[in-house]
Amino acid sequence: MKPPRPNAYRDTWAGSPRADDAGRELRVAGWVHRRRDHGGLVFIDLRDRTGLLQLVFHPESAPEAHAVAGELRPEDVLTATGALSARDPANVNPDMDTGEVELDVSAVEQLADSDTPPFPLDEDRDVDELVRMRYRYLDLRRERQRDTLILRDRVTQTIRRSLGERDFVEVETPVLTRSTPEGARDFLVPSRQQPGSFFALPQSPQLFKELLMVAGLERYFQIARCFRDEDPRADRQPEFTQLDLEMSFVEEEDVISVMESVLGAVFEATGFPVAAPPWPRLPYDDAIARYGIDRPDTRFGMEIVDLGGALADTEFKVFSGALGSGGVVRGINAGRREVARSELDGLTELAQRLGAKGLVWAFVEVDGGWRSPVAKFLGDGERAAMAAALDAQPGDLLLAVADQPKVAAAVLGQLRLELAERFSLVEEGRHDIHWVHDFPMFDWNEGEQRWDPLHHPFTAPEGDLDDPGSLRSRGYDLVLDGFEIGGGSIRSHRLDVQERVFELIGLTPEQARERFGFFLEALRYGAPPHGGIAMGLDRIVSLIAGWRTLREVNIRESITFPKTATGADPLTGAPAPAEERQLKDLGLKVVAPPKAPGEPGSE
RNA sequence: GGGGGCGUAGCUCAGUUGGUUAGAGCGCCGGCCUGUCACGCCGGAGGUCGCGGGUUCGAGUCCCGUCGCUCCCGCCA
Repeated sequence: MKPPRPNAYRDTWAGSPRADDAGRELRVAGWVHRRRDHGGLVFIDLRDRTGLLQLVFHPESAPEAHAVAGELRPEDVLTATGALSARDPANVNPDMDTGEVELDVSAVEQLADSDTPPFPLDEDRDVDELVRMRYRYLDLRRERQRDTLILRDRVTQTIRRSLGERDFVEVETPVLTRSTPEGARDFLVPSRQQPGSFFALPQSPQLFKELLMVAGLERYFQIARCFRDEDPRADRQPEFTQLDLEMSFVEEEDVISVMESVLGAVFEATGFPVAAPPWPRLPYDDAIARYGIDRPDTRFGMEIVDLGGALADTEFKVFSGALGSGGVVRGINAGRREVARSELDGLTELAQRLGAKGLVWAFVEVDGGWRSPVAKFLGDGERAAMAAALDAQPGDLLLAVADQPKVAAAVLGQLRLELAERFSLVEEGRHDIHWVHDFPMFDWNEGEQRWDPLHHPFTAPEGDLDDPGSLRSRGYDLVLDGFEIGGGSIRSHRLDVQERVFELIGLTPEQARERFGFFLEALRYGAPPHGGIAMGLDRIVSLIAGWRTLREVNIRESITFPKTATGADPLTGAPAPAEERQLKDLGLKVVAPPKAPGEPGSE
């Protein structure tokens, strides 16, 4: 950081003095991080955003300052003036950036007094999240939390610079708007001027950015707040931020190339160790076949293998039954693992919870025989063929599922992740990023008897519009370490195609017009071919900052003032009941009275 | 909406089979201490065991309800 403009409070950042600065007269300001009072000498570690500096108070040379120092407590605010001195070599603290120097304070002024903080700010230890959120302004004084916000700024600055260089225009779109088509529940805002009508907060700026393409803006981006009224998770908050962009007259390659440049620059600027672009691409069908999931973690092997060929003539009913009814038999080689019977039962339960009828397990023995409940139902040749397909060595644990393709993929995909977690298969510090593309356009929804879009309904389809099941979409997702960090597509810019898609997902023309009429109308006025992408900014920042476990990203850590798992903000107390007068203005009547904490029977 | 875990001092946690006065570390307060840097030493204060009810001679501990936090499913790209 550049030095601050000298004023009555400071002329130097606490974290900046070095041995070269010894002898300079300096003034610093900040918070008492820690105090070490020897009765005679007093040491105070002064903290500001840039770091820590040791202040020394001598009773003889500066008795007044020394007296003040004796009264200072953690988190008090002060300004101090003194001479910077090089520490005696024996007193150098190699763990501190400023550990070779200290400030011999000649004058100090206490600027504010602090209550004792409700949790320690001087160490990186776990504190109940409710307490941290309630005192988030104190939580953010902690180094790792503060650095996460600074990292976030670094990420957004890099994005803005990078997109600016590529002629993108940053545009704001409305927050008070209509329901958008992402499928989640909307947050509603009642209208006072039109009682009984409601704004919806946007789940994404999707339609607005497409309108900007119709408007001829060519290249748009926005770092946009989005809202979804669904139950939060570690990686889901009711409000979150997307890097949203859209381009005209482009194909998939154009959008992918821009995103690779921008994110590549972000990773470089933040020192995140992932390969430089271009990034590998994985067709959706391959992802499902090999990893059982559309956002595979490719940092470890254990790929799923189809065993249908090895079992073509099997008489084992579990396998032949599945193969004979449109199903598959697939397996993974879990490797040479010590797995107790009880653990195998646990894995079987996991498989069943995911919809499988069961899980076949087998340990390969030295003579090629199997220790497995199903060994006796399989011929020597079948076992050998399965082992060969799975590249099995003696000692390996093989797991197989016989079921419909979707179930087999889902089960083996989750088992793969479960085993990776259990046996720490991912190397520390290893990261992998890749695109997943060539998605099916629709997924048949048996319950509702309609096609559901895998992306959103504005994604352009490819193929025969009269054969929805065969349609591919022009969408693409970006996957980092098994987490989806973004997704986008080339859009439908032709009205007839868009209307046909609405029809396929079960919207009547009337419903389509009612909800998206303004958008469909815009497509009548010369909409250019266009496409774009939206990236989950909170997720990206959290992943770079390392706020994660193998299976989950905690985006709360990269959000300045996050909400709890019940969607509340413990700091401000939001949401809160409205005043009677406000409700009257809005023409609203609250039917369910708000819950009174601790009061039984109040629902 | 459903299921699991948790809730004991300001913080992090222990608390046996239901038993008499509920503990530890850190923090806080006071005293001592001139080279510490997680300073050290001595002393002290601090508890509605989330809340309500029940069982019991007796409940932090068992039961029911409820509130809150959290994770998972549903939901959600």
